[in-house]
Amino acid sequence: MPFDRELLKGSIALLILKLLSERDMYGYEIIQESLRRSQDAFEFKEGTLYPALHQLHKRGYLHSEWRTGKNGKQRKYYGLTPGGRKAARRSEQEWLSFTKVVNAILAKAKA
Amino acid sequence: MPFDRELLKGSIALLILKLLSERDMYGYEIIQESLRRSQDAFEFKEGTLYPALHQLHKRGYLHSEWRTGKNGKQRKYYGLTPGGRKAARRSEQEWLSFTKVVNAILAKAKA
DNA sequence: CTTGATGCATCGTTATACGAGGTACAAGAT
DNA sequence: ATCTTGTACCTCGTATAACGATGCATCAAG
Repeated sequence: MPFDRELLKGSIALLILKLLSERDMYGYEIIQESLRRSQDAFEFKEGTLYPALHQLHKRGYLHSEWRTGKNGKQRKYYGLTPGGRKAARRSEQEWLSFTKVVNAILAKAKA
Repeated sequence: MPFDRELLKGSIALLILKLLSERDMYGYEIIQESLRRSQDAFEFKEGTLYPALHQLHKRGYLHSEWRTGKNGKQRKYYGLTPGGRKAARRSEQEWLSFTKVVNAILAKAKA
């Protein structure tokens, strides 16, 4: 049972940035990692992830590099630029205050 | 400083449903209440709220009724139908698991 | 030798947030 | 008297975005 589509919006960039703040990753790996860490609850769709990566790259938040795996496989690794690191912090902060505000409204709505 | 537009998506319906689960309200009142409870951090835009209300109404989650205020002013009050009540619970549950998953991914990304 | 997983990518559809614009009335200020 | 401000409703167009579908290539396993 996937989440309401709409809830995902805005969190995509946040998750990409935060995952890459841990280590460089390639696209497919990001999808797998999200699945693993969320126990299959959160699946990035390829049609969502790749355009998002390109957009973040274009904004200067990511650098990319083709690396060749042991089996000669080409993988495009992404990592954070200094600007990307800042964006990651900003994005997390925004997420935190946003959820705080929503929860504040929800809490009082229970009365 | 408004939130990232995208973060709001999906939370609109949730907030409307939960606010109305407390008491009947009219559109403008929902905007004011959200501002008040979030200390002006969360402002529903009219161009967002009214279409959203109409949509929830069309889905059968809300009933609406014109009521006349003391000064002869017409206000359109919205309230939850039984289906709306269910939707409110569903929506809150979804929000909770969604934030849980995102926070889980974020937490491990700090390592 | 064919299926499934890995790994990249793009395009068209669909949904939606919201700025801008519009109507109307009341109260208070100039 | 007029003008602004706040209340209160609404709609339309634009921009953005998620993602299903689709495509291509390689490799391992059945």
